[in-house]
Amino acid sequence: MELALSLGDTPKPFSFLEKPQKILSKDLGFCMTTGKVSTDGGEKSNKSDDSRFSDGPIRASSSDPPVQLDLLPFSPVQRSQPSSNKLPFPWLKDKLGGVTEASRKGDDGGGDQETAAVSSPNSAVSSFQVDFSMFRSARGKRDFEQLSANNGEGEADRGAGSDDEENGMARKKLRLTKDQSAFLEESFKEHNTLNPKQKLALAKQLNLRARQVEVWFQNRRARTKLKQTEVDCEYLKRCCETLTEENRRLQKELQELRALKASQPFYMQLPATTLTMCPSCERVVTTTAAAAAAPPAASNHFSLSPPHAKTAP
DNA sequence: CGAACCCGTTAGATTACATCA
DNA sequence: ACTGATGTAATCTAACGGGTT
Repeated sequence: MELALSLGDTPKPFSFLEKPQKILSKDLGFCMTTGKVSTDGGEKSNKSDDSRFSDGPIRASSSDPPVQLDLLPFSPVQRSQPSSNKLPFPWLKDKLGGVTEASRKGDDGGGDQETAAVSSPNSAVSSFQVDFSMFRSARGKRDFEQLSANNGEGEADRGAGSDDEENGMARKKLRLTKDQSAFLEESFKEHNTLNPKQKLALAKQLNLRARQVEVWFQNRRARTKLKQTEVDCEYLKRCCETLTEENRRLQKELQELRALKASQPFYMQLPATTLTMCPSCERVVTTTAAAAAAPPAASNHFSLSPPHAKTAP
């Protein structure tokens, strides 16, 4: 597909944003450069897709490094430990109790402690142990009553493998605990898709249903994609502004040259000059007409002859 | 055909802020 | 002026259904 940039005009929407690409990289950081997006419609998971922006009409210069964005939040594990100590395969660990306790101490500061205690019980495994400190505020009490009401069936819902659905009740939304989310994040960092085995192991370890894990990963991928789209859009906007500015500058330069030609009619009677530009190295070489008459050495060279020079496609 | 995934949507939970007693 | 309770809009995100691969 092509990158639609309209200089000096209202930029058209970028079609690749309408059909976003799979965003994947091994370490799940985000990498972006501008350029042609692969038209390869295949959206197979875990496909390394770094080439999708390469070699397009707009090439980032060497001084213009790819925009990299790491949107993955630091997990409590990472915050408290060097990166080398991060969990390699979370689902292979026995339990995360120790990690969660440590993270809770380091985290959860601030005025929302009661709320946090409600939404983040003591461990991912014993999901709904209730922190009674919430009774310190009336609102906390209200929250607790609501939680208790939810918990009646919530415990059953949350339990791994207990699939008894809501008995016709409206669906309930169960917030994952911070620990569960952190654990899932860690897993997502390792693989942003799960095979059935991993899904089941993760679900079992977090005391969730496999479907919940599956949905979490789907939603997580969607969030990643959305963020990346925003970053792409922002970067292309800047690109467009830069090119518009350059276009303006070149137009001005052209006007000046035309004015010069008009004021000095003999100026252009020098031997015709050919500008030759190599698309690969983007080097412009000025040659006289005689030299230009000889065919260029490389077949992919093209010529720009003033005053009708056009910009390269 | 079934499984896995994506996408758009819904709705519950949470947060931020304003208002009032 | 300050504080806590309450209401409301905005935001986040778990969950769902349908379509696609």
